[in-house]
Amino acid sequence: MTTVTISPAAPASTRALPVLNDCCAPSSAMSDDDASLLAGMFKALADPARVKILSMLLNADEVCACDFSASIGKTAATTSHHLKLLRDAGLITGDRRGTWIYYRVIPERLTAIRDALTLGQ
Amino acid sequence: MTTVTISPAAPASTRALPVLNDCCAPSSAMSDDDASLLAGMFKALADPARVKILSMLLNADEVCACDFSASIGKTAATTSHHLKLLRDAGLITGDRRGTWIYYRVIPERLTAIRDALTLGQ
DNA sequence: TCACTGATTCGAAAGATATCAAAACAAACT
DNA sequence: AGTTTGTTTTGATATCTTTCGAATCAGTGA
Repeated sequence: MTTVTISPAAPASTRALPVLNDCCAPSSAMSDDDASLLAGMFKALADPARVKILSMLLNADEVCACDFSASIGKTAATTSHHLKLLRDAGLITGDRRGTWIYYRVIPERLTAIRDALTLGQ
Repeated sequence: MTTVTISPAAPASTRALPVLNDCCAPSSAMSDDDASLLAGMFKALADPARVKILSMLLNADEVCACDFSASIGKTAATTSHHLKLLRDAGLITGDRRGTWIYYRVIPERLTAIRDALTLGQ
């Protein structure tokens, strides 16, 4: 739902390019899809519990799911919910080995976020 | 509110360090304060409108506030709300020059986020 | 098959967020 | 002063999120 409003502009003779405002040259935002994708990844990290989970995974290349609950001070149900959000965002992955499930980060996705935050393209 | 639960452990003779579970060595999360601070910055970016605003600021070193509303397809009131959240998170800054307010990113804060997402400390 | 333990899903309550219309505020110009 | 334009604040509402107890699913081993 991208709408464009037309503001009163300066006389055409005073400018070389078509502009919408007097204040500055027009600048466009990224696509809706790209913005939603990126926002989704940030949303996955927008909670202290999930930041803690990620930090544990960044410091040890593999962490047992059974470890998170005590470390972040939340119930198993809540912890599982947060792990699912991180999984759905593609930031972490877990594989079951016998009784326990071991989680690790997906480095490529973290790189994608870092790149999006880098100045000058 | 960090709680620690004690699970039945393996025989002491089979391990060198005290552990809480059978599955793996204990690993601790970052402090509540650090996690909340980081989560707050991610939360500031956890919306497509705010991601678009940031991308505009990353591609042009300065953007007039009057430009955001049309580019992200939201009313002026909503746009102002999003700009405030980004300002409160310390990610952007705006200064009034006459009629218009010009916004720019605060590069140091973006660097802080990138660093937090970097593997191996 | 049954019990046990780890992990996930379901359902509900409390809290936070996004959105916009309307009102208020701020600077510039008449 | 009064008007115009850009920006923010104030409600109000609809939606999303967090959280946990209870129920369920998934392996292990008696």
